[in-house]
Amino acid sequence: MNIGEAAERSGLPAKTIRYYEDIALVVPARRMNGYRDYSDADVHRLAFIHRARDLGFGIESCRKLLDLYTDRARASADVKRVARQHLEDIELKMRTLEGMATTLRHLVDNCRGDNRPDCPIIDDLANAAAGDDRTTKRP
Amino acid sequence: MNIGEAAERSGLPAKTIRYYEDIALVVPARRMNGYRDYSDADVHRLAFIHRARDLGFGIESCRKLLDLYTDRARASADVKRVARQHLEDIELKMRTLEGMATTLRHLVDNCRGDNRPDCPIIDDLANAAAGDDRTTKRP
DNA sequence: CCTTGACCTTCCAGCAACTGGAAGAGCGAT
DNA sequence: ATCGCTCTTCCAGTTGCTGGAAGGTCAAGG
Repeated sequence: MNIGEAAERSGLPAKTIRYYEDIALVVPARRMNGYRDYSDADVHRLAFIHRARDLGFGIESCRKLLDLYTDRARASADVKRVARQHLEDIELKMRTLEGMATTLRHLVDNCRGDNRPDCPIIDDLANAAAGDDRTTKRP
Repeated sequence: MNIGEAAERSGLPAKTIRYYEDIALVVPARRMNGYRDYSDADVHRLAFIHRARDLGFGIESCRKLLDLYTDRARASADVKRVARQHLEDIELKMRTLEGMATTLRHLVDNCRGDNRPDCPIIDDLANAAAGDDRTTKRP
């Protein structure tokens, strides 16, 4: 099938599917006229990647998972390792964001938000120059 | 002062400080020899940005905040709007990550992680092709 | 006076994962 | 033959830096 139908069936934009070919994730056959020709198996792989991306896996993890998916002799331990590592990454990101959100909520709650200039948010940012030690760290 | 000292005092890498000049965030004076010459005020602005970045503000928000910081006639409402919008963005990201984490935790907990091939994680990804409706959405 | 080494300069490339757009074929229907 | 849609390739841009190459500057030591 053409890329348009593969896009519809996998739920991915055609642009993205072409990109996945560029990086050798899913490489379809070609017709005589140069058009890409996707098999059902290709679409399956695309949908697999789509789901993995929705779960936040990076492209290289998707590649790894796709390899494991294809490998009938895989060990589930290998899959689990990839997933657990990713879960840890996500949890770290969440903690980072949580720290930012806590600080921001505090600052926003204490800002009057009227037409006067004094503002605890600006003060916080400005006083960082003084070498204050605050909470949030970047990812 | 030279960029090295500005880097030390602001806590930002020299590379980053040069980049901030490229995008016209903090533009220092120049000496006769072509070296950048940072004033205390420049360093203050750099530290301000450093803190804002740590709180997750994007570069354009930093620019806006810096403008407001400089503007003695600012309305704290303007600052608050920027901060609240950013807070909402962060909260949205957190909800997205939370959804991913919940699914992943469930899958990881149910995977034996031994040397056999059957694995609920792979199954989940593979069955996405069947048009299952699952929870997590991408950011 | 010359060299060494630490600094400074510019520019170019690359990361992740696409996304948009331009220019040009192919294809089915009218 | 022409319309309109899909397909092709390639190039550029997004975000916020980071690394590296090639070369200039400067203070100190021999």
